[in-house]
Amino acid sequence: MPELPEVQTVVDHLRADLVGEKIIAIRPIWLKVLHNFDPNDLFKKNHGLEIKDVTRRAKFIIFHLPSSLLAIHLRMTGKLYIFNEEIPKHTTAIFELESGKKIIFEDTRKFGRIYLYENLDLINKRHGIEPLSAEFTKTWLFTELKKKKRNIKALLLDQSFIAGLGNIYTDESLWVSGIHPNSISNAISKTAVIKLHQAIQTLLRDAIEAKGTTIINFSFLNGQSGNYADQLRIFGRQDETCFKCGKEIEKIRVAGRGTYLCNQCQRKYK
DNA sequence: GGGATTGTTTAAAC
DNA sequence: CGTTTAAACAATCC
Repeated sequence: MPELPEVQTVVDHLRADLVGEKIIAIRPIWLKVLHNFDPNDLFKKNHGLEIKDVTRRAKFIIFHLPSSLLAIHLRMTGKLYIFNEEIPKHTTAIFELESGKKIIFEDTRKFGRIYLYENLDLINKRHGIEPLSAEFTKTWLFTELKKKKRNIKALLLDQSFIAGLGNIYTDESLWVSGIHPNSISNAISKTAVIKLHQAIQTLLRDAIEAKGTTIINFSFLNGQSGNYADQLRIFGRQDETCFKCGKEIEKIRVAGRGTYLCNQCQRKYK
């Protein structure tokens, strides 16, 4: 499940190899992967589209082209990497480069999509603050949580509120800050919100440093993968014991997602 | 074969 | 009526 740190890891690796390269064709293997454009139109008048930069916004990988951009969302099982041998089984699209390199979009569940946009306006409109940006301050978080009466886990997962957190880093940050996932956002104490803010930033930075979490479905660059899974403190540890208090970790359902928590360390603010 | 998984979209409920 | 929640959807694996 690629979340912000995993997407950032893919972006960092691709940028080094792809900036300055020209895309000469995009071949969809599974047709629905191209969400809103036809590569025939795109390449009709352009023989090659230079990749000016590769960046991240929310959980999108953005290829900046001369007058447009490609936004790639990995969803659950997508992988994007440079490959020049045989084509893997679950490949949904292939980008061919002028140099002969190929970028493979491999996606077993086929939820991943490629979008073509003129600019980032539409993505920006639908997505909230970047948790690693300067704008994401503890004051901002406290103010915004006060404005809403929503389930805290659902709110942290809501991409239009804060962009980039998924199930793993949400559970981790709530455990670190001692907040029960079923807490109501505006009832959480200021001290706890400050801890939450700190936890989100620290966890994301550490996970990027570790090149992401290798769990369930994520890998990048032809099989290489990150090792943040070693540092997970609550996610996936059902029936094991809490690192803080030793109590058994529970798995419940919150906001429609499997949720791991320590009932003793995480206080429910209502 | 049922459940789990993602974010967007749509519908329903508060 | 605006805000929040729930359900449906895409597809596959075990």
